[in-house]
Amino acid sequence: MTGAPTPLGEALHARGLRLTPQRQRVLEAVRALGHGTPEEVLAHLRAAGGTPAVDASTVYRALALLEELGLVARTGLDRRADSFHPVEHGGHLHLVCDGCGSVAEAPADAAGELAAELRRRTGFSADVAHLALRGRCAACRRDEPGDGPGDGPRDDPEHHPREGRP
Amino acid sequence: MTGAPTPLGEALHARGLRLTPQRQRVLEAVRALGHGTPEEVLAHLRAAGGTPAVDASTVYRALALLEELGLVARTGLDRRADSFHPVEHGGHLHLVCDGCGSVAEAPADAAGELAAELRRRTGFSADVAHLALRGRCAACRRDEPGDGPGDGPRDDPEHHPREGRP
DNA sequence: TTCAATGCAAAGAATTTGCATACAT
DNA sequence: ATGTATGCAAATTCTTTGCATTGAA
Repeated sequence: MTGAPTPLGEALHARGLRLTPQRQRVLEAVRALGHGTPEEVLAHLRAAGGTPAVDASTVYRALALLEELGLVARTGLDRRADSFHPVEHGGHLHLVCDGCGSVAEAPADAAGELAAELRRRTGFSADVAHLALRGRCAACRRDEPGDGPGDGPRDDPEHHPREGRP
Repeated sequence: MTGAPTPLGEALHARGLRLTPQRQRVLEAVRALGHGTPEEVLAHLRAAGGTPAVDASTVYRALALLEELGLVARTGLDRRADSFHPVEHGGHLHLVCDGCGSVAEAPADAAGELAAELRRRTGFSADVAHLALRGRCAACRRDEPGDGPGDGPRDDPEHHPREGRP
């Protein structure tokens, strides 16, 4: 027993860093949420009320570190702040609806094709494993058949109480 | 002559809003930059030194309005803040390199296929006309053949002084 | 024991808002 | 004239940082 059973423990140990309960809790929170901004992670931890309590600054520091360690990925899921999600949870697209704020998922294969073509043609290697696409979900499209001013994004957050948190 | 020759003038007039020099300048700035965050737009206007001077709050308000009018689009080009760009400039992908911060462009046709498939399979209508993809450009990939800790994003902003502004 | 990590509090950066005034219509 | 838009400054919100203390190895 050398003492680094978990991926997090290993990654930290390999860098001479330390496995703290706070870092474990932050990672767990990201996994529990599926995806979330630093604030959402913090809120989740506070709501859970576990021990030890985790300070906001620690959440930010931990998320940055976890990203560096390759355990969580960062995407522009939220217009405001960055969202983090577990890498195990990768390999799919996030479909963010600008109408109701819902976040759906889709298999990544279609995007994989796009990525392959881009790399072939431009040499750019796109990170499609954690890609967020913005648009309108089916329900919102039905509600707004294309009337009104232009057909740009409307301002109406709170439509379909579906999956994901706005 | 009724008095609404430009797209901006028309859009404003149609809503009973007013065509001000500030709004014109903000739109011009976005067009001149190709794409930019509110701060970049503000900086551009200040550097240009034209008249009238535009206040930061006015830039924010104008950008939000221009987006609503469908004259500019918003994307997650910058990790920090939202980037705005002219809609006429749409129809292509933004390839944002996490290594050096460069922003290249690619034709949108490949993504159009992805969007079509998504809409077919999930009903989600993705806005691929103004899509930003994150990844590593060819130059950065060459520099970092995959050594080091995992192969997650490194922290080294300032590599290849290429196109775009980090 | 030793040095990294945390918490706390303060600093910073970015965006929003209230209100009197200026100006497009 | 009328009511919208602006500028200014204060208020908010989000994120980062310095430093003494705690705690993992």
